Amino acid sequence: MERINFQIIEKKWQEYFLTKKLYQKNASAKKFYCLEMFPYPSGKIHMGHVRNYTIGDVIARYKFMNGYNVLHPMGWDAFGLPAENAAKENKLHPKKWTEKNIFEMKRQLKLMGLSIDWDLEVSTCDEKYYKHQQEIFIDFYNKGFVKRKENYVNWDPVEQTVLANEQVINGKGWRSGAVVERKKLSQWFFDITRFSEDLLEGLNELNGWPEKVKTMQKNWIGKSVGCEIKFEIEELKEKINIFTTRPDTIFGASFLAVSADHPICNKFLNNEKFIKFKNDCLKVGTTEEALANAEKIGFDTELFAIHPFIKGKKLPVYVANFILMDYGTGAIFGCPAHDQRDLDFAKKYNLKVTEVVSENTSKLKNFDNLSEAYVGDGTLVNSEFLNGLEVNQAKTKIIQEIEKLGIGEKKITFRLKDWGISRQRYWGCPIPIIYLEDGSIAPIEKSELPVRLPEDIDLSQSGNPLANHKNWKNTVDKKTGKPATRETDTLDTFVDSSWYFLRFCSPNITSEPFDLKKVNYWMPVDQYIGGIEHAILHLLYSRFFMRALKKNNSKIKDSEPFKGLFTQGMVCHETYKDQNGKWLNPSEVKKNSEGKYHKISDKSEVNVGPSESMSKSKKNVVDPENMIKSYGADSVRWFILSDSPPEKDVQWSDQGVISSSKFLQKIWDLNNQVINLKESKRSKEDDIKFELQVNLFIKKLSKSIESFQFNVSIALFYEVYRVFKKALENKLGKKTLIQNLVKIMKLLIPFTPHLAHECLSTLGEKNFEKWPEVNDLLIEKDIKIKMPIQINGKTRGILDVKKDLSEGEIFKLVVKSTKVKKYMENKKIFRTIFVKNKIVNYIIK
RNA sequence: GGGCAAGUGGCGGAAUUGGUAUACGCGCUGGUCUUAGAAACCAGUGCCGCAAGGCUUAAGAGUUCGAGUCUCUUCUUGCCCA
Repeated sequence: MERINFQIIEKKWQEYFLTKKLYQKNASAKKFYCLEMFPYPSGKIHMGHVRNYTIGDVIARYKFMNGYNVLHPMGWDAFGLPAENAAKENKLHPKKWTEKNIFEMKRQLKLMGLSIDWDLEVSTCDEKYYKHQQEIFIDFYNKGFVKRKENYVNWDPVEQTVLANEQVINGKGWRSGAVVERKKLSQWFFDITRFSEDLLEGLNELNGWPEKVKTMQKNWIGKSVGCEIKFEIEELKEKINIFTTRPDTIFGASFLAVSADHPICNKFLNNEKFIKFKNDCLKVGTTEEALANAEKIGFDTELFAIHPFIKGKKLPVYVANFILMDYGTGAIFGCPAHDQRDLDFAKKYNLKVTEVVSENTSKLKNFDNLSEAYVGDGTLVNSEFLNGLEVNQAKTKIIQEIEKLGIGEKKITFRLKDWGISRQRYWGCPIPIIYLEDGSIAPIEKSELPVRLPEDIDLSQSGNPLANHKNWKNTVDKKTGKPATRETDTLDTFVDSSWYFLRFCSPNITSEPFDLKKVNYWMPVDQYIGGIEHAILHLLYSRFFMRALKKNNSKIKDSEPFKGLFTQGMVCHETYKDQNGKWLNPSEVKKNSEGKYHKISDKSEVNVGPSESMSKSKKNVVDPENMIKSYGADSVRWFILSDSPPEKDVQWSDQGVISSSKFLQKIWDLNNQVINLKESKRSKEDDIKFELQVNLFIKKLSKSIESFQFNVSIALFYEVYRVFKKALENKLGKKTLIQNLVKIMKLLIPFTPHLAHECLSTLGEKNFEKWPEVNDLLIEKDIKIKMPIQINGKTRGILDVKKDLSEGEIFKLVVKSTKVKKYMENKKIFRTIFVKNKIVNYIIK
């Protein structure tokens, strides 16, 4: 058998894919926007990319062959901190480093044979891109969607920079290892909270999204219905306005707690104890988790609040470290029996704990000996007019009372916070803002854009590189001609990825961020594909952007950017450690004949760990390019789709790729066998049966692609291969074989485009663009089916019968069947369940 | 602690959505070819049993003529939030 030379055919067809504008056909066709999350140019593609882009390519090619205009672009999420870190380590400018990586990764992606239109390539670090991002920023600024406010951030005192929450590991900076502090900085924010309700509502229409992701977003937005209550403070004129989601527990209140940033604290700014307390608060991180786990501490203001419903009851007012100013009103009432943080706090300061919601009213609890708060449902007790009500009834009732008394009102709050977009970094999009001498702030004139990053930059110092630059920030206000200072923060890279899908619709337009007509044609993205790790932030930010852009320009059609979303699983591999506990790369390890693993270099034993997501730190990575070199891109694509459903994690296995490449070789052999066949004549009936099987295959395959079951698609190809082998054995007519093999090869295009195109061209087929049609007539004409025969619900035999037989006709066959009839001898049938063409079940006694 | 998934051979996983459980692949066993290995090809492979047959979808109950699929309870694992 001739070995397939995949290197030659892959090169040949990759050139064809690049030169032929495959993916945009004609104006009248329906559109399909297929988008995979664009990569960060880290240097080399990894198996996660291979999986992501293979899935996307299957969809794009499938849709194209089904007559759609397909937009299938690729670009680079090219700003970000790794470039600065690399610059420090290698003395290579971030721009040079990024460009080098893009060049390299683009070369690697091309090896995969993807149907990407590279003319649409976009890179977020390109000033042709970020210029327009600055325009959008200014539009948002003018619309009031951009705010400047003071906010606590995770501050790394060694790196002198702000850290994102995910860069804080166990309260320490991920690079420096220094204990992270809370620091108040003046920062730029996008007013995403203005859209909270809308972002939540919008989820209901996203039928093409996984439920899981929608739930995560819903929880993240965190709508809660509660109420505000104004507490009078003894001997003070001012009132403290608290927010609570549990107004029903008001009779269990034993203290008030406010944030250290609450206005009432201004009284204590000269109090040394308070100053010390406030500093202690800063040592806790900003995440909810950090706040929940931190020891609850308080500062006693020695003020007392008057309980609005219990006459003569006074509640001490504390400043507490677990209350945040930017949630609710920055003040709460503490009901220790029914909130864990409040209980921890009450225990520490010996405050009274009264149960007001009971699971079992006949057996009340004594919280003196309990350390766990009860947060579940129940019946109100110790609560005067609320007694006997369930939690939800009590909430409604107490809110009515509060509103009647005029001391507060029902209030809806959201957990979602405004999106802080300032980063004290160099390698990002400059924020187009200037500070004037008189202290005012102004956006830069659009005609002055882009605000470019300076090329000469010193990244070795700590702190904000742009602020450290000797003269970059000095500028002149074009309006007044007076000196001004540039904003030296750059934008969060999530901003870059919040509109790139719009830029792809018209990547070369210079006058505007995007061509409205093109955007209204291509958007929304019909199928977006990427990792689940972006389920919340990236997707939520993009949804916000779309809404904000629409508010700015009502001619934009959509407010949801991604109609369909698919989140693929990770690529995993076993982990290996040598005798010294050092991680080993799979290429350093070999399995011996007894199934044990050893290190290739010195034959020492290797400890095999569990299979985990491929990561550089554990060295359990397999280089896609090596795999493509050894087995071919088609084999790698085939394997990555074959082994697991795409939404689940897949286990990388070298054996799996080998067997994939063996199967593709068999397809090539089959192709050659059919071509070299001498004409032979067979009965028409055999041909029809064969064609029927091929048609069923086409139908099933299309369905498996539509439902993202690519592992099933692959299984179907193995089955249809056998159908062809059988047909060859049975010496089916050459014409029939070729006609049907052409169909199979077309179906193979989305999966293994190189091999499929090569086979098609050897079969003399020139049309690579049309998905084969299913001959439903043939399927319907199919006369024979398998009918399971059950006795008392147990399958006792399967009869090959004609289609559409009646109950009576089936029964005649059953009595003749030796296998089944023995179960019915001397028995009486008192019921028959008959489902036409499906099953028959005889109930006998 | 809360929310959401999921649990099917030695392994990855199928199952027309309530109708033949274990498709397809890996692995394993035997055979053909070969000096040998590799490759290729053929056959077998859920469990018990010589067989007839019986049992089997985490465990237990329920609905149904019929349950991997629906309902309830329990256990386990994963993810997200805390």
